[in-house]
Amino acid sequence: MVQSKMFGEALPVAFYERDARQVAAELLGKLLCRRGRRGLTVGRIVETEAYLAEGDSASHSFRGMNRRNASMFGPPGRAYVYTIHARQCVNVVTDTVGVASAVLIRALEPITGIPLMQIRRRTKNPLDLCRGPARLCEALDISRNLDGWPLLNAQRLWIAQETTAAKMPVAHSVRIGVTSAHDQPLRYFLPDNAFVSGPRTLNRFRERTET
DNA sequence: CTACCGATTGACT
DNA sequence: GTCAATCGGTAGA
Repeated sequence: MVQSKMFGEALPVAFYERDARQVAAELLGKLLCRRGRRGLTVGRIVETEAYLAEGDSASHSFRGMNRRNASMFGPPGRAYVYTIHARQCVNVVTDTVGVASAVLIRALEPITGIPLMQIRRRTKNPLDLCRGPARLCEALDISRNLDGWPLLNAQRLWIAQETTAAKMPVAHSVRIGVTSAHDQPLRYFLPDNAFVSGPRTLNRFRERTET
């Protein structure tokens, strides 16, 4: 297919069958791809957060399975889409079945289908299209319909390697917006990237690792 | 059934 | 920087 050649194959399930923290760090720089009736939209992942199965009171899985979070308990390599404040946010499910961990995608750098994103978001400013977990879902038309959707084929929703993938620095900080478990640096982002969300203070004082 | 609240956003000072 | 609108989902009566 033309599109899968342009953006590479969908990442294999083995990519997701690991600790959420490792997946969160390595998702940076990958391409989140969404094809719908109105066209193709693609963004480069620049910010993620890990939500763990054990000892993480900020995770939706912390109090067990329910109808909303069931995807977190299912197989890895699928989407977990949830609703909050009348908006949607997308995660990728990680680790193995029953280990209810996931990685929230918090921001993208718009790559493909920017005019369509501008229509969906009702703004032209590139910085406002995909900066924030609910904004990127609106730009890519990701809704609860896609909850549980497998990301393993280049069909509706998938993640691909960048064709020119290079080593890049990864910064981390505490997670944004959570009201508990503020002790672990489970947020990962590309430093100095304008499309990263969050307050400047979090993005300025950071630890770095190379990936 | 109702009450509450949040892994947010956009408008505003 | 601050703050209120937002409404689906969950919990509890």
